[in-house]
Amino acid sequence: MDVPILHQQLTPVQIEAVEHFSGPMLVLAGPGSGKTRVVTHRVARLIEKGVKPWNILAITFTNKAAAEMSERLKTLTNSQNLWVSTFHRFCAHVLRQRAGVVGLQPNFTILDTADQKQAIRQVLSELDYDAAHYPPGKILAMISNAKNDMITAPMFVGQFEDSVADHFTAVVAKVYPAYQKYLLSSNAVDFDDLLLHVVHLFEEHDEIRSQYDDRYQYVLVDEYQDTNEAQYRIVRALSQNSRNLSVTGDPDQSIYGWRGAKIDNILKFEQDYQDTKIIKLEQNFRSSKLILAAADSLISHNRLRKAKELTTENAEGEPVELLHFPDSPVEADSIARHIRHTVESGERDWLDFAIFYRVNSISRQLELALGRHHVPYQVAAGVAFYQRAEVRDLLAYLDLVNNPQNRAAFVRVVNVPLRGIGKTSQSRLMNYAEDKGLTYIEAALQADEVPKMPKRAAASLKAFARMMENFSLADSGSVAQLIEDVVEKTGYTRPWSSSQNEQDMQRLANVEELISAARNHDTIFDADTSLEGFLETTSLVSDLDALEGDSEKGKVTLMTLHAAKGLEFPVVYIIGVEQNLLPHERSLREGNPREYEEERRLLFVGMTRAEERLYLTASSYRDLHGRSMPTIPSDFLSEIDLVQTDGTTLTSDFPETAYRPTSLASSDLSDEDVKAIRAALNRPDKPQLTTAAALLAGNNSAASLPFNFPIGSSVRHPRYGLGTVTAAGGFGHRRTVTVEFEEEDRSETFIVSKCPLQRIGNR
DNA sequence: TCGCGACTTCAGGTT
DNA sequence: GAAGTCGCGA
Repeated sequence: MDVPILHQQLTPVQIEAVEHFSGPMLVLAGPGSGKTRVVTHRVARLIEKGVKPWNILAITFTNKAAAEMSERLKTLTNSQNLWVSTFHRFCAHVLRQRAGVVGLQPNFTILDTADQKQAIRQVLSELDYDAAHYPPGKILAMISNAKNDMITAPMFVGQFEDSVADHFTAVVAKVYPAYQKYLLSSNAVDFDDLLLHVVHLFEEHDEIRSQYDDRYQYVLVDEYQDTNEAQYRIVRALSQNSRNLSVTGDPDQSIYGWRGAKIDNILKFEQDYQDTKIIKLEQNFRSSKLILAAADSLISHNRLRKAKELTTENAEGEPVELLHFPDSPVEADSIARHIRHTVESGERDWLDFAIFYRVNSISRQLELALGRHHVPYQVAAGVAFYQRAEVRDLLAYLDLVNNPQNRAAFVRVVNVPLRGIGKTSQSRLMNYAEDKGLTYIEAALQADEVPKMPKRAAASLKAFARMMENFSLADSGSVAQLIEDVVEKTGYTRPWSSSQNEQDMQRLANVEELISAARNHDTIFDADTSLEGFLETTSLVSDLDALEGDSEKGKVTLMTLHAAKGLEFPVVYIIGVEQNLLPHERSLREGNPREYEEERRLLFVGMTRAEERLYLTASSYRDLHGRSMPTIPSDFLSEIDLVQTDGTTLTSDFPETAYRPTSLASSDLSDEDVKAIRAALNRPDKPQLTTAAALLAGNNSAASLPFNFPIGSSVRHPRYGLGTVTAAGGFGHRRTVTVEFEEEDRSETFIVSKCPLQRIGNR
């Protein structure tokens, strides 16, 4: 056969990996080494060589990575039958087919973190433990860790019940089995159970394992360095009959040890699978020489590591810079201004920029600053769209329709909107239901029989249960319609439907957004399973998946360092490179070298996302836990070759209209400038919340806010609501408007370029 | 039963 | 800064 066309853009080593046909293969791929390309091309080659698409299983960690690979494969192979999935999705799929074997029904519910906490609370109170004394989150973390290591409830009990373990662990030993019982009786699983159940399915029923093993002749796993024990065993179970397993990964990018990932899985791959072919991809196609060198000098300080050569033929580029700021508000403001001016100069587009940070909580100041400077941005994570109360409430209604056994969902919605069914009535009903072995809905239908149930509450419960019984996908016709029916019959949005209050309007918009997401889903999937499918999608989706790729000038992207893995941007800022933050204090506490080195890998991952420019920042004071705290620069900074700069020079003294190129070593920011920035920072204005919903709708572009507000025009302010412009003053970036708000006779003056005012209509 | 305000406690990353 | 708990009054 001739050299296939698709080899033309590949290096010899890459081709070697692509051409590998059968048997185990380990691809050790450094950052930016074209790993995804190798994987997709290999799949395309397999198909070319006659492998059926449905005999191939490609597994990634995030939905985003799965979608991306799926997309690339479609263009490469024209095959629709190729399944690229995340571990969790794959397991959900298998589990729906074999639910009965582990005691579930196929319509089981996948609980998210909030549901899980609720379930733990319920269990705690049944066991007469005070939730205040045993934080549900901590209990869950311990249970989750156990599950990641494949320690089941009985095993956990066996290990700890009678031992002299600490008190808390002993309590968990009581809660864990009760929690599992609760899940089973609710026909529900948590994230970890998805994996756990499948491992048991495969390990205890070899005929089932064998069936899936035969079905998936070729298994490919991405980011293998992040697999945990359960995932490891699933992969193993699928690679017994046919050993065509190929995994890709990079030990230097293992950053999920806290979630139970075992870096050993990739390190011992060659021992696990005899005759493994090993391919090393060390040439970087992404970053400039100086950026790669800086990242390399950092990671070479890890001792628990196999040395690796990172090379690139890219240009040398600019040095990595460390920007030092007096405090975090100035840091945020300077970055926002720098980005804005770089874009206005025509040098770059918004989408060229990404800002990474160690913890979500420090994104707030950045968001405020970007909003003030009308920089369009999107945030991965933050307060997830699907975590919002109104969205969760409605999804709980749908879930209850799909799975009437779901107790968490029942509890969530039984008194929302208020129906006069209080805590006491609820717990009477629950006791009754459990005594009689009924679902809560069934029990509610006979609320009259429940001991001590007040007449009024009983009537409400019966009405509620009858209403729930009348909801069905078949009657409504589509998921979107079903949501609309629920909203209407329950009167869910009534309290805020005609409100002018900003928060209420936001809620309403979120409900609309959910409906349109459902409509979207309706058009893609067949009607019969679509409710289940929709619910599965909503529970396995994250805000990361809502991120937009290239679209015109796009948006600046904000995310945690963890979320950044697998992505790349021309310009990257990594903020807060300070001791106790990066490395995080938890990794320093007990001098745990494994955790400490994971922090270093995390910074390494972040740095290697950058193509052309990389800025690291540190501030002398940082707002943390609600107050401004002095900081110490990160020890990691001493391990990197970089240029140090007073970060405030980034943006010092821009003229009002024209753009002045940023010379990093130019004049310093004067005290007055710092004061002016601070004054602006203390303004009571607040940019609009950016929700995943808004991102999806593509309408959060703060930059598109109108700049001129003629006297008499109607405007809206996120905090003060609707108002009318009564006066204007100043010019250029200092232009001000005075607005009279409808509420409370309030009148405020704003600097137009720094406030979140929105023009309404044409008047 | 519900809503409010005062209070405490907690704050790592993701499927 | 946010979220959950508690006690009070309507």
